[in-house]
Amino acid sequence: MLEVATLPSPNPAVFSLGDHHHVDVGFPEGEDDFLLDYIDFSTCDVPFFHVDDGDILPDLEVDPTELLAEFADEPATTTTVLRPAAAEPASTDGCGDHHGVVDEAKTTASVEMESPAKMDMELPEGKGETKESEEEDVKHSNTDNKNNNVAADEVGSAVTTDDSSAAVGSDAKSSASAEGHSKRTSSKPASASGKNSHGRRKVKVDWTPELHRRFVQAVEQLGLDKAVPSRILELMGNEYCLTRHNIASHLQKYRSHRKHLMAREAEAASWTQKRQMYAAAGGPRKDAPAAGGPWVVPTIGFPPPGTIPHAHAAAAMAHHPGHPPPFCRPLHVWGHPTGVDAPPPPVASMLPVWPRHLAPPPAWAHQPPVDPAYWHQQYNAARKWGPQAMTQGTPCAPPPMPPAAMLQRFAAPPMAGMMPHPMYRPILSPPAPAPQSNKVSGLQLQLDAHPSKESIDAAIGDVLVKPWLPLPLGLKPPSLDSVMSELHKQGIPKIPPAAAAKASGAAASS
DNA sequence: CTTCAAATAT
DNA sequence: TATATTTGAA
Repeated sequence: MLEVATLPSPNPAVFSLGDHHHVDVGFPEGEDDFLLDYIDFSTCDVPFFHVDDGDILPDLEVDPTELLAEFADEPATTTTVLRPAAAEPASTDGCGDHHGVVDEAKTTASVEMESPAKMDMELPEGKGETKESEEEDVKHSNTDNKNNNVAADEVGSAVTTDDSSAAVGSDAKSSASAEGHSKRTSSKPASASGKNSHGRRKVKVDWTPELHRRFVQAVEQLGLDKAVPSRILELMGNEYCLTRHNIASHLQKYRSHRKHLMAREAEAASWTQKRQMYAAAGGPRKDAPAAGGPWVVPTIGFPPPGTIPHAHAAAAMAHHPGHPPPFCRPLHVWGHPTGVDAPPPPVASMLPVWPRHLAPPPAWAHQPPVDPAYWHQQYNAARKWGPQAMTQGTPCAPPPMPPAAMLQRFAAPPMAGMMPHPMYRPILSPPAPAPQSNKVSGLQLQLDAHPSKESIDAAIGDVLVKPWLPLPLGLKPPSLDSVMSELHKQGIPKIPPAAAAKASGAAASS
């Protein structure tokens, strides 16, 4: 019910009534297609997206939901929102243009306003040019999908006085948390905390998927190592009125998420590999899973084999026969919408598609790994901070299906030569007996693309430091012996028992 | 200017 | 509660 609002079926009534309150009529499921057809999105202008960079496909790229949201949330009185402001990119600014509009459109939270003083601030009338350093309030007319969810309460919640009680409440909080930290202890009084010189906290930047995509694009372009806020900002251009701080903040989170992601993936990959070796080494014997089939490595946070990406897409397709899944991206850039009524993560656009406009695709694009883990990785990466997240151009197109051979999932017995994603492909150093040291145990992580320090650290750290992590279900990993014998078959000398014992002991105790 | 982490908002 | 974003300091 609730998700209907965020999903494809905007009620036409929204338009006719000019009602900015979300209308959840709960159309019968079958109506979605009709509604989609009913509305001609192509006539909508793309707000605040510049077509200047030919690499963007405005017509396909913008989620209709957002456009609809613009309409839906827009008070009837405001008519300027959809002004093709984006059509005026040259003005290096235009940021201010959106101000009032956004404030109105932003119904849920992102905007605290209503204070007359604030409104004054938000409209830098005289400011022809906005310097980045001015840290001007940032707004995007992105009324994100989430806003559609807000029903009756949106009016009330939209109004948040500047001197919210939050400041007061944070008093105790901060004092408590500040204890032990030297940083904040001497900082401003709670009453003033969180407010700029003018006494108001800056409006949050809404990192919409599109915005995030641009961000990621810039980061990729620069390379993970060289991606610093200022450079990113340069690449992204001034169109979004972001400040360096905004970028820095987002970058911080980006790195953080990425780190976690890499660790997780590495973890999964390592277990995939172990499973493969396990299976190759003769498979289960006594402690084998009762249900026939190979031992499926339980990976934390991953959907069960066969249920990932395409399952969702397939379901969506089944639901809308003949039509692609109506909405093909998450409500939030991170793929984890916080709204309770958020629809299940859409999939199509999240699948790895190298943007057409990005000239030579990365090397890995040409040699896709064969291992299903690759798709796991791609999927999860794309869902969050992955490089290819939010590729444009195929918002609602069916996901590109990998070659049939690649679709074999974990259920399929691993092929002898099957290796995980090259990013994590283990390199078994030939001469050195495998687990010699408890540090690396002969297993290296080969990284491709833009291996960041964090990535490597995270990957290595998680794989090697927490080998016990993914061991739910009471399943045992392959015994060292079986692994070793398998390695031996592959031409890698067995390690002396002493070394093996040492290694295993070290692994167990570390 | 960048990065980190607390504070704050949602 | 968890997550996202801002803010301020190092």
